[in-house]
Amino acid sequence: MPELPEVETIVRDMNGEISGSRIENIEYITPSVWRGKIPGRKSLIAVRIIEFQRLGKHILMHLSNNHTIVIHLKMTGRLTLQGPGLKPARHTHLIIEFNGGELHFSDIRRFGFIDYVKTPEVMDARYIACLGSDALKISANEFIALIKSRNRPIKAALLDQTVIAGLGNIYTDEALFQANIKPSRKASKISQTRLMALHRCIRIVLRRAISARGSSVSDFVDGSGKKGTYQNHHKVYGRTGEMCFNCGTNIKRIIIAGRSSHYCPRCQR
DNA sequence: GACAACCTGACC
DNA sequence: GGTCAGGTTGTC
Repeated sequence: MPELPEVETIVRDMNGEISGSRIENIEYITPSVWRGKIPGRKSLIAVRIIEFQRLGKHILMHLSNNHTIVIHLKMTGRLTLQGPGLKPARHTHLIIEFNGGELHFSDIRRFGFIDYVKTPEVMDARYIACLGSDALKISANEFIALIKSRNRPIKAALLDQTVIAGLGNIYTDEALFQANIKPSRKASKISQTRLMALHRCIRIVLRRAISARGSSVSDFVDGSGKKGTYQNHHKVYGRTGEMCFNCGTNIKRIIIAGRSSHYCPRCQR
């Protein structure tokens, strides 16, 4: 489900709604969603949430006890706020209760994970330490240098979180369409000018998607359970066989790096 | 690189 | 029955 814009939407929602709240209770429904040691109930009761932060596609929930809860939603994870005492949805694995509300973590496929780490050690966690620069923060020069050195399809390089963090299958396809670059094109063989354009297109697509509160293709919902609207603006993702909005050619679907890749064979080279 | 693995559900 | 799905990791 979530790539950078969806995770950013959730983090902003949570910061607006529950930063500063005190934890009143925890319900550990599915212990296996915890990657490491499960925090004892006593260590979390009465602890305050300082703020939420996004790192790549990870959600960091910084707490007043010098610890941080890290959440990765993978494909079908959801983080939502609910009224108190309502029956949790199917596949809900963790509930954190506050005065007046509950934070629910659910995940149909259970690929997602939750981790509890000391705040000063967050950056040392293996899954965080390996992340490349954030897709919205990376400079054009750094972007070009990184991409130029990869001898693989541009799409594979963009999906690699150790190169750039935050892009996933939807937004790589959309950004490559905006930049007129074929996803299978070797990264090292793309000109500096076109990489500059791609860097700009990535920023534009991500910003627009954040403004639209993310893409809801099947599972994504924001912090209050509502769908985003950027799926209505997809130009190629999920449009196999439909007409390109620019030239009318049928959108093609190929597999790159094991992922469905959608592109216009006429507009993208 | 390609592929299987981790899971459940939707759709043909 | 088979295929596919916003992600990542580990294996040949």
